Formats: sequence, structure tokens, C-alpha cells
Amino acid sequence: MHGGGATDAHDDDRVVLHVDMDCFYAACERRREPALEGKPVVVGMGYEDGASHGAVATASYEAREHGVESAQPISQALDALPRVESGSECNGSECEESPGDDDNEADVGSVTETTDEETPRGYYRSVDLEYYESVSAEVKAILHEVSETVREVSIDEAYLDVTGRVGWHSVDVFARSLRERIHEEVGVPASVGVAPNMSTAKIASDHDKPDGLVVVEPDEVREFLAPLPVDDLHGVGPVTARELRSMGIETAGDLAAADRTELVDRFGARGREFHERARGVDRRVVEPVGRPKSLSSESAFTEQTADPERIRGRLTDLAMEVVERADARGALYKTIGIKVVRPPFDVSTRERSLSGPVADADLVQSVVADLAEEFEGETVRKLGVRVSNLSFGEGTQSGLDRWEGMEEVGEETEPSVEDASDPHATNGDEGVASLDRFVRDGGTDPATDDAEPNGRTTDDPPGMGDPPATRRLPPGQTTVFDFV
DNA sequence: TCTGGGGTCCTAGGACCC
DNA sequence: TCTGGGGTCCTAGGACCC
Repeated sequence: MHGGGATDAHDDDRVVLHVDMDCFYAACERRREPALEGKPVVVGMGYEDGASHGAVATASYEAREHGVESAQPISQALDALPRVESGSECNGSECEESPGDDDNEADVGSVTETTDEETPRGYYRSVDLEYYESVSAEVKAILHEVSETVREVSIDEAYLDVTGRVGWHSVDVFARSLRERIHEEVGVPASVGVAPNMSTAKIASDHDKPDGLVVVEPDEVREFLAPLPVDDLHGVGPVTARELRSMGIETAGDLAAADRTELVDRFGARGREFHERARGVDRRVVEPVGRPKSLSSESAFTEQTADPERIRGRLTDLAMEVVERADARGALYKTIGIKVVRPPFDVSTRERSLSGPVADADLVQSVVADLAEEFEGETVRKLGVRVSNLSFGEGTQSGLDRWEGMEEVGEETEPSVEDASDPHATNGDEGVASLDRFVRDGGTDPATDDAEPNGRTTDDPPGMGDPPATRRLPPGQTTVFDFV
């Protein structure tokens, strides 16, 4: 086989598939609960049984017919398509479920009299990401079986490059059997688009959903794209689409014919991209996704609050979640940030960079608390915590003494490695007081006063002269974090 | 459109260095 | 010391995607 051929192929030589699972969350719910087949299913996130907060993550096509849309508030979805109250509506017709499986809490009992048999009702479920991940893994396993080159984009989406293995004459058969395999072995429907590049393949997979298969051969790309509305292009959202329309650009064809420099003037780097995509040009290579660049957790209050206790508590929880996830992935972070959403929907973010990468729950907690001070007394509806500027060591714990594997940071951190596992051995600093030293915030740092102001020096690599790059929680110091 | 959660990338200004 | 140009990093915000 001629191995890495995909990497340097010309646009027209490549055979790229985009595989997109249809209404994936809803499909998973059906796999687990076959009685939902053919029924309107709404999967909500931030939603709990019987409640009306949260938003629609996925709506089955049956539910969409009644006006339920993805990203819509659950309250609105419920207006459009009332909920099937568990157990109560079994007067005859459907509802194969035996009364025995009378499920948990949630239902308001019989108070919700089944007004009218004609009113269509939907089956509401809350997101169960763990289960969906497991289903996704089954699908991905198949994808990796049939192609060496797979880019997993999200839980329900992936690109395959099958250049050199499947020709245009047979790709139709290949794609069809791939879809069938997924359907038979995993039990969820998928749509597939095939084209000479990623962006066109993606549009193709979307073109005939659900359960679609669209093949766009190289010489058909331009005419395939031309009539599509600009919003169909990946990267063109509502804002850009509006602006494009104001320029008289409605379709991909219009966009392809538009003046490139004008687009660049208006949209910067993206303008150039749109123009190329619209003309069916996309040189991006299908490659596996790399390491994450940031990790975050956020959560909304059911009702907005100004209660400092609750706010602090929530931030602590979020910080803890993020730290756990970073630890699990062996990630070090150099930047710690928060997000505060105040009514009506004012999003503010604050972040602070440290002098070097760390993995330190305490530090995250203090920085988060610090950043949050600015918002004290304010009413918030949503909070988030984020770590970014990630780098990855070898392994987790045991990797700490083999530092060579460090990306980005390089060998500069090596000198401090010895200390990494022992926070006390470093420089007689007492816990919290050392915070300043990590934080690059305007030259208040006595430890670096032989250097330039602001703690940044030309030849001073990140982390040099600072406390150890990694400090884990000291054994006895679990304080804030024991909830259990 | 009364708004959930996890991400990515781009932009723009400012600080700082040479 | 009235003032150039290139580069990097930091921060905040925004558009977008699933």
C-alpha cells in the first residue's frame, strides 16, 4: 500500500467521506428504548424529568415537525409539543409499555389529565452523555476499521479519507455498505457525504438527511454548491449570513463569484476561506484531532442568583470538575479563567496566565476566587471555569519525573522537576502566600525583582525561577474539596 | 429565540522587547 | 523621549460548531 498518500494529495485526487449520525442523541434513546421508534423524541440538556428548564439538544424528525428545534429552550419546545406524561396517557391506542415499569419521580401524577387524544405529544428525555459516548465508540470503531485516516470531529461526526483505497466508481457501494453496517451493528442511522474535500463532503452529508448518501464527484463540486444558501457553508452563521446577504450574496454561487478582496476587507481571514469553500476548494487534510486546547465546565442556575454563598459554591464545584478532567488527561494549564453570565445575557470572561504550566487544584481555586471578586454582589445566571494554554506531560503521576515528554514547555522546566512532587521542598513558601509568585500580574513579585518589571524576561523561559511547575495537592490538604 | 454546555478560531488593543 | 517597525504574549469579546 502506498501509505501516507492522503497528506500531500491534490484536492481533486482525494476521496473524503463525512459521516454524520442522524439526530444522534434521539437515536441513542431509541436504541435503548425501542418503543420510541417513530415517535417524537426530544432530548434536553440541563433538563430534568418533569421540569421545563434546559434546552433542546436533539429533536427527532417527528418532533421537528411540530416545531421543536435544536437549541430551543425546553419551555418553548413544551409549548410546541407537550410532553407525554409517564404512565398517565395509556388510554387505549399506543403505549406498549406495561404499567409495571412505572418509572421514577418526575410525573406529576394524574393531575395532567389527558385532555385531547388529538394533541400530539413528545417523549422528553434528558441527555445521558455517557451512554451516547458508548454508542459513539461503537460507531467509531467501525470507521477506523474501514479507513486508516479518520478525524473524529464530535460525538456524532467524523471524516474519513479513503483515497487510494476506494475509487470514485465504487465509493457509492462503499459508503452504502458502511451505512448499513453502522445501522445493523450499532443500531443508529447515519448520513454520508462523499466529495474531494472536507467542506464539500460535510455539506453533502447534510444534503439528504436523514439516512442519506450523496456523492459529489470532483467535476460536480461547483454546480453542486452553487445553488445552496450561504448559511449551508460551514463557518457561516447567522451573523455572517446576514452580512453577506446585505452585500447581495445569497448563495454559494454568488459567494464564489464575489470579489475576493472585498470579502477579505469585510471578513478578514474568514472571507478568504468562505470564498474558497464556496468554490469547492478546501485543502485541509483529514487528520486525527490533536490534544484539546482548553477544558471548561459551566453551569446555569435554575434561577438567577446574587447569593455569594451559592456563587462561591458553584465556582468551587466547577473548578473541581475542570481540575479533575485536566488531571485525568494529564494536562497542565498555564491560564485559568472564569465566565460570568449576568442577566439578560451579558457574558464576561476573565482570565489570568501563570508564569508556567501547573496542575494544581488549590491554585485554580484561588485564582478563580480572585477573578470572581470583581463580580461580587452581582446577579448571575450562569458561571463557568476554564483552563487553557494546555500542555501535556508523559503520563500523570509517574510521568512527573520523566519530563522530556513535555510539549511546548521543553526542557526548561526540568530543573524544578525534582520538587514537583513535593510542594514543601521548594522555597519555604507557605501555601497561599505563594500565589503571587505564580501569577503574572504586574510586577508585585519579589521573587523576580532581579528581572524586568512584570516578571517577563527575554531569556527567561516560562516557569524559570518560579516555584515548581507542578504542584499537586499536598497530602493533608484536601479541605475545600471533600464533599462526598 | 428569554438562552444549555463543551469546544475552536479570529480579532483587536495593549504591554513589552529588540 | 514626540517616536519606526517587527514580533510575541496577554486579555476580552465574539462568531461559530455540535
